[in-house]
Amino acid sequence: MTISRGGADRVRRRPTRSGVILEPSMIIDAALRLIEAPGGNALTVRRLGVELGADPSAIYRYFRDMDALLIAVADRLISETLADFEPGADWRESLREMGRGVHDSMLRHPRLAQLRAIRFTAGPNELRADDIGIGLLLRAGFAPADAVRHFRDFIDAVLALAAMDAIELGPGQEEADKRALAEVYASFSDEDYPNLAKARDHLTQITSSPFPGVLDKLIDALDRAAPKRKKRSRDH
Amino acid sequence: MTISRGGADRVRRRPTRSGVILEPSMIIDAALRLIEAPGGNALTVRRLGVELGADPSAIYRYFRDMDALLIAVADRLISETLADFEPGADWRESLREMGRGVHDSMLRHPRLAQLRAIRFTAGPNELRADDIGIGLLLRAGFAPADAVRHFRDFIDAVLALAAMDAIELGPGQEEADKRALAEVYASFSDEDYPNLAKARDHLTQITSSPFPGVLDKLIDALDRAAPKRKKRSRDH
DNA sequence: TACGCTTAGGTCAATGCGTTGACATAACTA
DNA sequence: TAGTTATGTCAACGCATTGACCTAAGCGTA
Repeated sequence: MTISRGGADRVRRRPTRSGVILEPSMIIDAALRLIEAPGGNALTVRRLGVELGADPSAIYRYFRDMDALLIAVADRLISETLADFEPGADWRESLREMGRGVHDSMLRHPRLAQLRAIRFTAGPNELRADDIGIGLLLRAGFAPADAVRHFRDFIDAVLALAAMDAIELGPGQEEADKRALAEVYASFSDEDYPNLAKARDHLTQITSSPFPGVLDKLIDALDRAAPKRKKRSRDH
Repeated sequence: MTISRGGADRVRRRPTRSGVILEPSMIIDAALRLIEAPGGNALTVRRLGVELGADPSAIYRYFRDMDALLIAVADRLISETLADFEPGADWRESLREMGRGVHDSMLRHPRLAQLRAIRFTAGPNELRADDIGIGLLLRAGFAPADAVRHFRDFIDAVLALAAMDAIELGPGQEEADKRALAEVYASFSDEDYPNLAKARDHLTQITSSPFPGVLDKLIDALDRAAPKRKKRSRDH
């Protein structure tokens, strides 16, 4: 069983019952169409079958499973993230902008967010992103090994936080959680939780996204770790 | 339909076909047993039914859905995380230890990791953890509002990273990904990716966990943001 | 052109999954 | 004792995935 080796070298072009000739790219298109359909999350293998005019199981001739299909869709989206990004003069600001771009892009496609956070797409777009990010840290003065390590830390933290922000809870679930939290925070005993008591009025902010704060902290830490810019002998 | 209001106020104790009298705590126990069963991830509603000697759908009289059941199980585990934790003299070290504890606990129960990262359990254990964490930052000299905000950032980042580390890929998936990555990193063109080229020898480290590095960065940033310890007038 | 072989790839049926609505009945209440 | 209702049970839905099958596309040969 050879799978997902692209469309070019496929030779047997057998039409489905409804006459369509399948192509990997058609399946990716259809999947993206369903993902972005109004109502959201309309992508299921069965609906994909209907959308394509083929038996649902035909999809498995092209992608090992739903995961593999989603990865193919995800690689299309990384380019979207990079499209409108140009590194600027200040590496800190550029890194921040990159982080925000990734975060936004992932919120735009929650279904793919977790996948993008943990899987390597092996596509050229992912490499491009790494090249840009590591380039920024090299420019900041980090040695290559440190630049790689720090960028890995940075981008993985951004991806993980973004994936969490992107997760969609069931209808009403989020409000229910917030209400439960507000109630608990309003009613705990000062003796049992003395530290929380001191901060009681500020606990509500706990429900807002941690992303901006974490982004600040990561860049702060990198700034602190960056080699200090001073004249070195080879700069004579 | 009233659900999951604990066991005490339940009045109709009707036995299942096999004679068992159900209790919420029994269901949680059984779920935890299945989660920790050899082979892992053995928890399904249907198996839970068998384990309990009841129809699978009976579980839905006690928990709204699988998610609600998992949250109940998760609250049990937070106490496990806190059990062997005692804040020490240095707030930075204590925070680091707390982060590591959460990370370890989540890796121990991957099935529950994502849930713990995004949902509020409304249980006393979660409150306790918040109280301890915010206490550490208050001790570091942060004003209450800042302590809350910074701890939220810290703990959410730790949870998000841990959730990512905990995700289990399909069999062979992880190796396949690493191999694909190693191949791509070994063979890209120096001209297309000049920055990656400068760091070529160091790219392999990209596959190790970002958790320790991110933990360092978060604590570094907090240390930097902490009010400097100097004599203040009220300390006379 | 014709014939037969191999096999990619479309289809079908079945598995186990979470979840739900209808139903049955035992357990409490008046 | 009759009525109410909590709670167990059953059958069904749509889901992803898979193994068996079937058939036509393409190939080699004459």
